[in-house]
Amino acid sequence: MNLKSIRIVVVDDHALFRAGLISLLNQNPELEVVGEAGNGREGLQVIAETNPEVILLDVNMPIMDGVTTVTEIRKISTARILMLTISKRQEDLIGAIKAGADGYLLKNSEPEELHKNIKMALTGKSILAPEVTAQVMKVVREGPKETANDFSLTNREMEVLQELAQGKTNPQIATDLHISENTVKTHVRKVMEKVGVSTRAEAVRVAIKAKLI
Amino acid sequence: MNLKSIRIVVVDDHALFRAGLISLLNQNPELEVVGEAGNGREGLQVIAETNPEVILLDVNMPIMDGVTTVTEIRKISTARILMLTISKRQEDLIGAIKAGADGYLLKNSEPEELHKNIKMALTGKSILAPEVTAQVMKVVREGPKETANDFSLTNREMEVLQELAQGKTNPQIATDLHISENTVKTHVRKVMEKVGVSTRAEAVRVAIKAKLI
DNA sequence: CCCGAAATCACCCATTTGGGTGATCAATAA
DNA sequence: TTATTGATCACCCAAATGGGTGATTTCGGG
Repeated sequence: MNLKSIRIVVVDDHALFRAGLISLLNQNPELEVVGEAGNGREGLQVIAETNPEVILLDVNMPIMDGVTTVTEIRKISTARILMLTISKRQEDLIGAIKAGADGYLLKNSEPEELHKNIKMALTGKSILAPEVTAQVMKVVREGPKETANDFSLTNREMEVLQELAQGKTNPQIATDLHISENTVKTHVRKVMEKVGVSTRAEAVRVAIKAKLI
Repeated sequence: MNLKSIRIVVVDDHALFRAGLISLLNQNPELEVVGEAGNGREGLQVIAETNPEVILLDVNMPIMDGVTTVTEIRKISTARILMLTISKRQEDLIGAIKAGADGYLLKNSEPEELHKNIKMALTGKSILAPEVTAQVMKVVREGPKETANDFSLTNREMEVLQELAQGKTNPQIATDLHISENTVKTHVRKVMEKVGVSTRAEAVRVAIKAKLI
């Protein structure tokens, strides 16, 4: 309970990794894990209760994924958010940065490296694992790089596309979204128009390939 | 250095996970981590040198993967081998068992669970994470069971499914395959029946998700 | 206060799809 | 030889789909 120790919350859906990580962090007297959670939703709760200075956040989690969680955390906390993940996917990386993460570390980091980075984060620095630095620079170099997943669909149209991608029929979608089949047809037509296809099967293909699902 | 402690070697390519796990294991006086490695090749070396009683082995590793490593370990050691992985893939699971692993645990296990299982392994029991038990039983029930992604589609039906997955319509497929639309419809119907769906959009989803494309 | 975007729903119509039945032909297995 | 299977095609029919037009409501910004 060192008054000067850094208060940390760990959010990761792998119980064993989380437990191991916490054990490791607590070995360092300068660090103090004050909360943990297995998904983003829980994490928000824990963060609201414990008000930590640093948050270690996994990207791939059930219920609420890491990137979404970052967005939500930013609404209630000014803590330093460090992503800690195995994912090197550009969308995860860029998504996390855009959402407001202060760092992106890989789970194969050395423990000393992690300790050092947590302390550095508190000084206001942003942290990037060496393995992903190149990707970030590339994005900076080549401009915004439209995420390909932008067909400027409205929220509702995205929802409809989600359903479409599951192979649902119009009547099913109508039931799921609590709207009439006529409305579904309207949405589906607009989606296909915007996405540039003329059959729902094509729409499914595009949606899945563009990872809009 | 308790003489009665269980000697363990940890082989996992994630340095942080490995360090965390070792930290966690060493908190238990009954356990003693005597060696670690970041891949199967190193692991064999370490195991030959330390002659542990239990080996915790990741499945997904560079240089030499977990399943191959199990096969090699079995040539030089009678230690209990517990796979410790995030993979629930049937091929990994069955492969490890066939290679001679004594257990298959998931990384989201609770720490106490892991401790308990390590001790149980030494008593000669085989360990299966509850999440994968059903898969093992299924294989036992249904025999060897090849390639999982097999809907026993005929060659022609596969070709039709390929087209389907591109979002093509029946007339388009007919043109592409130089057959009549009626024939296409017959094939499509059989494909959907075998795959277990009732719309072509669903078939697209299944085809892509099962990587049949 | 008015405008436009988003979301909702209706009606129409031609085409496509899903599903059932039946038939021919060639290659293969029993 | 006979039976089976794969591939081919035809006809029928009900349901779903795609495409067009038009209308209402709500909501936020100018």
